[in-house]
This record gives sequence, C-alpha cells and structure tokens, in this order.
Amino acid sequence: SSGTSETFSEAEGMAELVSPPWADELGPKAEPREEDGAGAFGPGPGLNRERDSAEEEEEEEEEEEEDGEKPKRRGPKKKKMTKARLERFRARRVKANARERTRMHGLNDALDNLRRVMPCYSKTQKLSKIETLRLARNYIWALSEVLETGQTPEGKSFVEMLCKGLSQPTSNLVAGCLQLGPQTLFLEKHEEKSAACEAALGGHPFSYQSPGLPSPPYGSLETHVLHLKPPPAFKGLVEAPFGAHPPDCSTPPYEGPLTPPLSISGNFALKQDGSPELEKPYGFVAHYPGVGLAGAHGHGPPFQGAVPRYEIPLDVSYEPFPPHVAGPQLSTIFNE
DNA sequence: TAGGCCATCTGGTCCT
DNA sequence: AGGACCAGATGGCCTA
Repeated sequence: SSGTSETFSEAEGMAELVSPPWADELGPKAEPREEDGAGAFGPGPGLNRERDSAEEEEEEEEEEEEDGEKPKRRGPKKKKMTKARLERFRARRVKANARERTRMHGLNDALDNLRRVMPCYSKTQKLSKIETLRLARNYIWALSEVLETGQTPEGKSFVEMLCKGLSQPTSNLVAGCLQLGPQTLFLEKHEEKSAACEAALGGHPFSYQSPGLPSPPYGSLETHVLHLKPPPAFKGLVEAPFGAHPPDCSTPPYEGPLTPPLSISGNFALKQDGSPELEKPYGFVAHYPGVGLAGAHGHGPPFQGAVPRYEIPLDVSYEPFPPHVAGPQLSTIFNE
C-alpha cells in the first residue's frame, strides 16, 4: 500500500542511495531553528550535492547488476532512480521538510497561545507541551464545573482541580501562581499523586492572598472563576454536581477518558489584568451577560456588571459557537 | 550521567 | 502529484 510504483521506488531509492550518507555527514539532523524556508535549502541535503552524482551512478549500476543476477521481483517494476528523478525526489523531500517545520511551528504557536490563557502563564517558566495540555484540560473542566453549578468553588478545590494529574513542579507552579504557597505542594515522591494532591492542600488553610508571596500573573481565584451562570440552553445538559467528576489523577495522568461536564459554551469570562507577562492585547467579549469578575488580586475595581473581556490573541482564529449551536453538539458529545 | 523535553528529518498514509 | 497529518528515530540541550 505504498501508492504508485514510482513513489515506491523513490522511497527505496532514498533509502538505498541517500539516507545513510546524509545521516552520517549531516550528523544531528536538527538544525538550529531557522526562519521558515531558509532551512529548506540550507545545510541539509545541499551539503551532499557534489558527491551525489558520482555515487548515484554507482548505485544505479549496482541496481542493474542485481536485476540481472537475482530472481525477478514480484510487484511493480522498480523504476530506476535516475539523476533527474532523484533530484526531483530530493526537492520534494526538502519542500516537505520545510512544510513540516512550518506545521510544527504553527502547532507550537498554538500551544503558546494556549499557555497565555492558562492560569499560570510565565515566559520564563514555560509549561511543557504535555503539561500545558493537561492544565488546559483541568482548567476547562474546572470552568465547566463553575458554569454548571454557578458557584465559585472553594479556592482549595479550584487548585486541586487544576493540579490533578500534573507533575509536581507544575502543581507547584500553579499553586504559586494562584498565591497558594508553593511549599504546600511539595509532594513526597513516593506518594500517589492524587493522595499527595489532597494531602498537600488539605493540611493547609487555603488562601489566595498569602501576603508574603509575590503577585502571581493571574491573581486571585476571583480572577478566574466567578459565579458564572450557565445559559438556559445548558441547564440540564449535565447532571454532575460540582466536583463530581474529578479527572483521575492517580495514574500517569490522562490515560483514561475524561468526562467532565460539558457545559461549555466556548466562552470563558476572565479578565487577565495584572499579568506582567501578558504582552499581547487581547480582544474578546464574553457572550454571557452577568458574568462578573473581580479585579485581579485587588488591583482595579471589581467587576460592576459591564461586559467582561476575555482576551484572546488576535492572531488566533476563534469561532465561538452560540448556545443554540453548541447545545445540541454538546448533547451529542455528552451522550456518546 | 540519566531522563525529560524539544526540534527536525523521514517515510507512510490519506485526501484532494 | 502534491499537501497534510502522523508517528518513529535521532540528537541537542538542560537539569537533578
């Protein structure tokens, strides 16, 4: 199932003719990150151009010999890797590499955008990709619970939800960002994560306003979660009370399916004041009136009923689906 | 030094 | 044919 006979032979040709020498001569394939496109014709395959032609001839001869001596192969006849074909293939490969790089950069950009809207965004201490995704999941889940119950969770619970399944360093980071003393989350290595999570939080009176700590980027709990009232369309969509579906965090996180209440409308209602790390101006208006926010860790006026702004990078295409659309979709998802 | 994380290259597969 | 997506392989960097 390898497509046309030509692609088959080209792939083989690459394996036979090109890959080993390239790999040896190029050493580490990973070049220092370059501007897109530059790498495509950079020090990669191009380094070998001169030696290629000579060796190609050799290999082609060998190939012909093989054809003569060995029993005939089944399947489509292998096309010769002529110089022209090889060059075409290489050009294609180089282009594909460039595209792949660009694609991965896009993916990383998206992850960065995701990091920026996470509760603890820091340029200096970036969450890893996997931790970003885990925290995002927890964050969505936590906010879903808020939407569902319409109640601000106890601060401790909020942090518990956010840190479920996260690594210890990330948990500490989250706690620190939310002004829970990071020391309270220093977990014993031998502890189960879930137990550790509970224990670390449970033994200490939770406070988001620990006076001794530096201001976190995202401030207090109220910066994140405020009595969000789910729109009528979502009433009854989920039945779990707040905290009823904690994600399993006792295992290496997130192996199993997660089924948080899906009372998500595609909108959060957060204000991200007070984050010295946040550079880009975001512009996004939450769709739900009545969703309020307090000023971040005491700075600025508390939310007075004006439409809160949730900031999304402008370069992010964002398609919030309105409740009348999201409702059925979420119902479908939830019922699956 | 081992392990985690990352960027890149690569070949396979699917789709247009 | 060519692009998008994916997963495996590889090597560099960093930290405990």
